[in-house]
Amino acid sequence: MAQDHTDASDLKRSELARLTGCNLETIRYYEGVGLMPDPPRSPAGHRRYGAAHVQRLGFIMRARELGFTMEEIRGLLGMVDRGSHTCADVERMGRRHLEVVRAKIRDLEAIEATLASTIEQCSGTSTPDCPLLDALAR
Amino acid sequence: MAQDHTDASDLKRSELARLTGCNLETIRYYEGVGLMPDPPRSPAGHRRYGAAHVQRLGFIMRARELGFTMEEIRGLLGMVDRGSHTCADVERMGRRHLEVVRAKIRDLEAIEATLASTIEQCSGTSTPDCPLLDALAR
DNA sequence: CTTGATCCTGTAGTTGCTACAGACCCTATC
DNA sequence: GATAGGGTCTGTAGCAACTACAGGATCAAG
Repeated sequence: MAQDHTDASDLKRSELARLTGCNLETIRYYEGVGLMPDPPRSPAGHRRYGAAHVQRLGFIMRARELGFTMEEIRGLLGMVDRGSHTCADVERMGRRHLEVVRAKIRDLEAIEATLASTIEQCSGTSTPDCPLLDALAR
Repeated sequence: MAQDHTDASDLKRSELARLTGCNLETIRYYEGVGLMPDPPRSPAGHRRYGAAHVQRLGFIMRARELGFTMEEIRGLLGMVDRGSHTCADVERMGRRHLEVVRAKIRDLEAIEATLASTIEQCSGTSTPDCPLLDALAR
């Protein structure tokens, strides 16, 4: 039975992109920075991807969606690739990243509070006097 | 009475930087992108800043602290410079930006929830099996 | 007058992509 | 077999918002 394109073998770059939802150029970029391996090539030099690439790209994309930096993802993938990881290792990285996320939320919430309470005092009229501008000009 | 450096007149770039807490190079950068005006120069070509520059740089820095983009700040400063702003205009920009901030908070909170609940399931032991890794590899 | 600090300019690096130009290649149709 | 249109290849430039450096000029103190 001949394989078709639903089982993710022998994909072109555009097909990998469509299958994963990743931008076409981003795939090449991940290759360049070493997150994705150099794929095998067709005789003419065109990239050919298989199921392992789909899986790895999915991993990267989900990690990015969770806000992990490329450096962190490089670390995670490196551990997995070397088979040297433990749950404790991964958890440690996860917790460190979680703290970064929480710090960002705190920063944004402080901004939100300041902004909201300042805007609250705006008259919304055509006067040039503006509490928000005053706060910025202080 | 001779003026001294506490009243923010005739400042060198490094003094403006120290006074405002802004990075030295960033001042030049703001000048280059047109947020700060080209300051007068000493005979030898060294920048000389006055109170107006301190005020304007402070404005920019506070706006950046509130997460306004350079484009938004350019807009705010442009309105103020032209004297063409109204409180309603500024409020509209503020509310638009507030929505962006709130959207970022929502995104980060979604990430935080996923991350926290996944990490919660980690054993923290030296097994290679890891719920976080499983979630990423799916 | 010399020394060291500061200033000047232009440019390159950062993160994480995205988009283009110009050359090549693949497939279908006539 | 020629050709038209797509897709693919490479290298490179651009985005935001800085930050940092190199190599030279200038200033301020001793």
